[in-house]
Amino acid sequence: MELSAKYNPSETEDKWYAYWLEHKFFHSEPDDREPYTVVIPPPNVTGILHMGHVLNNTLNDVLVRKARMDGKNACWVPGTDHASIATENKVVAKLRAEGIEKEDLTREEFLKYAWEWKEKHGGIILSQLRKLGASCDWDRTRFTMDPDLSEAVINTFVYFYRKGYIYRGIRMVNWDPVGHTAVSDEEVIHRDTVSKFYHLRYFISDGNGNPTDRYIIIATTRPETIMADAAICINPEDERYHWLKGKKVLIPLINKEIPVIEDSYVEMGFGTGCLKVTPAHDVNDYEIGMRHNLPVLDIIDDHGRLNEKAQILVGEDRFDARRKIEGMLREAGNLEKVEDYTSPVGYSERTDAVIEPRLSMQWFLKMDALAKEALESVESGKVKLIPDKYRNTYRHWMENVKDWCISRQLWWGQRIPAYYLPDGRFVVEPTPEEALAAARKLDPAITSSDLRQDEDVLDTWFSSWLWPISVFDPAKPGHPEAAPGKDLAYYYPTNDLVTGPDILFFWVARMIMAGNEFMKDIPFRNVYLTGIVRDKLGRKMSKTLGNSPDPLDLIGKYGADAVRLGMLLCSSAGNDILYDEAQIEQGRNFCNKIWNAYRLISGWKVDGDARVPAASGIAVGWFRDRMNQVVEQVEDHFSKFRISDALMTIYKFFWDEFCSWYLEIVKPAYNTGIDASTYRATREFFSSLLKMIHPVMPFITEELWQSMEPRKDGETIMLQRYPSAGKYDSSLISDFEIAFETVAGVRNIRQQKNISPKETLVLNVKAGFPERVIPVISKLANVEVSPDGDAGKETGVTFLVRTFELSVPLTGLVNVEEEIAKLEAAIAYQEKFLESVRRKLSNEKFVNSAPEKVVETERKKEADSLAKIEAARASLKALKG
RNA sequence: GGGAGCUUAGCUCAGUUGGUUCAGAGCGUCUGCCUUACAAGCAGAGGGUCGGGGGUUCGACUCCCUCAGCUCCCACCA
Repeated sequence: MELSAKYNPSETEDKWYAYWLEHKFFHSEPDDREPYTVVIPPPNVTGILHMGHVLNNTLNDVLVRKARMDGKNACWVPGTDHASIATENKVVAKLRAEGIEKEDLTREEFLKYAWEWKEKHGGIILSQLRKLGASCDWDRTRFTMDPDLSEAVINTFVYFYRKGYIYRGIRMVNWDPVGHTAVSDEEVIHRDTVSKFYHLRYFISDGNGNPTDRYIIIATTRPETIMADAAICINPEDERYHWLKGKKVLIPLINKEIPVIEDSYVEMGFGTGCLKVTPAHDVNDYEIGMRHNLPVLDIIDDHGRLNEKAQILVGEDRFDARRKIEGMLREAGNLEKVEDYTSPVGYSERTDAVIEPRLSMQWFLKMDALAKEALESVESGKVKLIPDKYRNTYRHWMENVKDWCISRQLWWGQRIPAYYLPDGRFVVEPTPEEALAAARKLDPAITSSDLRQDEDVLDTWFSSWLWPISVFDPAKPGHPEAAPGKDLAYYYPTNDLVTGPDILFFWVARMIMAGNEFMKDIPFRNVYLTGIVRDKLGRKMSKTLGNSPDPLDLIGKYGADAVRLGMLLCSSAGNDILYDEAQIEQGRNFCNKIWNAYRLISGWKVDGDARVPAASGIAVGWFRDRMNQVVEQVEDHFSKFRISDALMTIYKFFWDEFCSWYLEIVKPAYNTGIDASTYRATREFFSSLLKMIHPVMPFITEELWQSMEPRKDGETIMLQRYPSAGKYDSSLISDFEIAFETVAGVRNIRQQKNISPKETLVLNVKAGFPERVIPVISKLANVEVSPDGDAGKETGVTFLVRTFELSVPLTGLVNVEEEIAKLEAAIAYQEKFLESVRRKLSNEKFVNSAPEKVVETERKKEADSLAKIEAARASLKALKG
């Protein structure tokens, strides 16, 4: 079979993915094996794959494939999230481009468009995940707005309502004027923003609504809201303003009279010490207003425009209004000065619009009890966060959590199951029928047409927090008392969750709450928090910067395995990933390395008569031992979620030890056959290595595993058992390290003296040198080893491996002066080292207080050092003749 | 404003209860090689006062204090 010199991923990837699907290798059903369960963090249904997804899903896939090869019943449930605000925005924008305004549509018409959009774009990201090799159980694909999952959401709402955790009320909420909806506190991003600080003159009223000559100065960043001012507030302790007490002032431009009130909230040192109180448009002002019974005047509408209550600038956007009112105030003589000012401003996470604090009627879920329990789940270690530094963050949030605003003024999502009677009373029931029955208990005359369902939908996270439960049994949420379905009973709790720290509170914490509430159990045992993928300059990936590569382009260019390896190489948990295409090149190069190792092995012809060369015989033993040791290390890394360490361990083992050492030792001479025993062992090693690599690089390993020998249809490396660690002989491994250092020493001499590798040299070793590795050294370094030989030593180049002194006789090529200088330097170094070791050993406190083992190693250091000095002196003596 | 974390080789990062010759890895760099699997490769080599200062200890990259720089999270100072 002729193989190209380079691996071509495009020829294999689709083929094997189709094969895996065809044989349903990803599909899981409950059985008597131990389950290993993962639910995907559902990407937005309309989203497309970005590098963050690649990282996250690669990690997930590695864990799932590893568990599957460990013999567990691995189940990875995929799906998508309806992402109400993001999706609705996209649909609105698309309709607008077609000349259709959302306002002109009925709810039903709009939802029809939205579903059409979802059907058209909904599958894209999931098909992209297939290209990456994700071994999801596609038969279990779920969408958070599947009918039964939506039912689960409604049942959950009803459950918490009946429990008394859900309430409705007018509260100051974060209003997104672009999305036209309230958003939760968690969806508000605070960013320092440059704005202006306007110092305004409010004239004192004469009591009849006319201005006097006196005025006070109020500093504000939001002059467009002055029309909604309800009072001016000073600190009662502030002597500068005692004269103001009981006075009234006039709002500029509209001359409305408002009182001066006192509240200790006002900081005397900030601004001018005078605060304008605008209860409708500022959270703090609202609270002050409540304390002082101030009227609330809302002058900004859903779109962020001034309404008629503002009297002036009606219909203007709040930012236009701000600009215009500045001129008006100046003209009217009310503007003292304007300063540049930087302050934190809240932005909508989804639309990036500046959040408008706004009073509105919303639904809330009480969080204190849920949060307390969810905190306990993490504090007790039942749920482990990796890395665990996030425990602090988690605790802080859970201890300061506020009630969750769960209603959204959108149409795309689960509609709140509250039904209003004409008199304003309402009932909360899972279905319209039950609502009607309940309503009739309040008023027997009610008919179904009298009932009006709440217009709002629920926050998307109110559905995704049920995800680990609802994907297995949608009937369970809202019914903690019900027996879990078969799948739920088997797969829950899930094992690991891989996600970004940005949704630790949005999603992770709330899943823990839902799990505790409905399952009386945590939803997952380990949460692996990835970093954010940035470019190599440390900048976030963004469309505008153009630094965000399309993962599918990369897969096309380098292959999915290369992309996967490249992403994992630099991904320790919790650290941001600085993405560099060079890492993916490294992945591609590794693919080629594996490919070419296979090319070598597959080209070997077995010679049935050939004896096992001494070097091969010992090398097979060594490699088997090393494999056991490496598997042990890899398992340790996996158990600690040190995925990139596990990967690097395997990478080096394959490249350095298998290819550079082992294969070079057992490789038969040109045009000769290999003995059967070594051949068999080598193929076995290669097969084991493929299995070790498979979770990270599924495609190439399947391709080669299948090529190694004829396989039956339905066989796959995916379901082979991961190599397990056996016993190993550390002394053999150690002897090989000595051998390799010796080989490197000889090669170094060749390089320095410009001696061809083809020229056989003599290597003198002394008694005590591990004899069993001498054949290996002979072959790799092309030397004739002379045990205990002194021949030609006086003209040799010496070097040291551990405590063994070695020399290569090189008549005529040795610079005696140089060798002497080298040896003298080595002696000087060792003497200094010896001195420091002896200083330690002669220190009574050290000998007394350090553990025996540490003292022991110091003694060994002393002995080793002495031996080295002795050896070097002997050489020196020989050289000097 | 509050909290958390980071600073180790040119770059990205390990360093797991303070103690093995422990100062590491990958990539990059330099040198020599198209050697019969692989130049996307092979062989060899160089490279760091572990951010600065102080302290605890027989012993500090590791623990404590302090200074400097960076990052993230939370937060209503108009």
